[in-house]
Amino acid sequence: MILTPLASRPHDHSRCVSHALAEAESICTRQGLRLTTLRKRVLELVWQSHKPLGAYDILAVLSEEDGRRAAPPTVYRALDFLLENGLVHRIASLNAFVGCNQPELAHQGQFLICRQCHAAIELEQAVISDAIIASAAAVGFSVERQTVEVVGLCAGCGEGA
Amino acid sequence: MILTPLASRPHDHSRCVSHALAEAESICTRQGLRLTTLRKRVLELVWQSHKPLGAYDILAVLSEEDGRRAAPPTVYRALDFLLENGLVHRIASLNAFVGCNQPELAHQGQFLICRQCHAAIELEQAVISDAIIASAAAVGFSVERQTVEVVGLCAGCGEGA
DNA sequence: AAGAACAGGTAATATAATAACGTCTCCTTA
DNA sequence: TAAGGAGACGTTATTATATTACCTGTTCTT
Repeated sequence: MILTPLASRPHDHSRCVSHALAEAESICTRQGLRLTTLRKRVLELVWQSHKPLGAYDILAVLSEEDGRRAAPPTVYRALDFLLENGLVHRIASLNAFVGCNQPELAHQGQFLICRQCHAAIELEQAVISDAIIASAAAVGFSVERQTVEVVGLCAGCGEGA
Repeated sequence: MILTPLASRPHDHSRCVSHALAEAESICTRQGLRLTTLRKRVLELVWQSHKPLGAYDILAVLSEEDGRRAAPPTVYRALDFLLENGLVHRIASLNAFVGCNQPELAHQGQFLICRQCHAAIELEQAVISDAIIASAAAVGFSVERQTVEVVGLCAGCGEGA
């Protein structure tokens, strides 16, 4: 069975967003974290598509809607908070940020990034992280943080080819 | 059997460098590529340790030894050439560059990066890339380029802990 | 109500990478 | 061997990404 990931097929995306925001609220409440208006807004913007979004893109939106221009630290601080608490991931190879699908689970980021539609599909495959941990252990290396970023063509974009 | 990788233990590093340079010469000659003085020097600098080196670090060295200050495009063009021809890798999560151990083989970069000594140990584990390709295929995604960057403690640095 | 901790505004700066254009060298090929 | 073209690199300016430092205001605690 092939299960096309949500990110790479049409869907009611407003559901994604509201679900993500609700979950974030719940997590923050449970852990005594402050999901402020700004942080929530940044999270919402990051979630507005499944495409990774740059910090300066977020900045531009905030600036426009606020009238006054927001400054970089405003956005980076909000992103830092969201990153620390597992609500978003940073895609190093794109200098961009994307919402986390499963903020409950502590996990590493594994991403399939479509070079055509730019969607980032998050995976959570133990077979990958286990292979990494085992290969590292074989040379005496202890793993703390994994970054797996794969570029290619998603199911939707690959069809034409 | 645990085989500590070269990068994480003491060794005659000048051998690494001269071997890498000789191999680069050979590859370029064979493929009709021009390994110019500048490109060779940049490759040498990247190889001067097993730690990833930033473009601006390279720039600083070139500037100092030339007297005149080199400009960014000089370094980035050399790095682009070396990247295209598989002689160095770029570590996205560090914005830095490191010499490639096996420039012969077309391959993806898999790196173990020690957060203490900053060495980057290159892996070439089919079990990892196969797991990635299989997981991607399961959701209809075709892989073109993989980035695996793992942060942790290398054998040498982990001993104390 | 006082003090501490946290959130965020603001200006300046640091770091990484690219664009655009000119010049020189080397390699063809007639 | 001279003309032409491609490639390599210098140079200036600019863009993109991220952080530092300092200050103000809010919220939490007691």
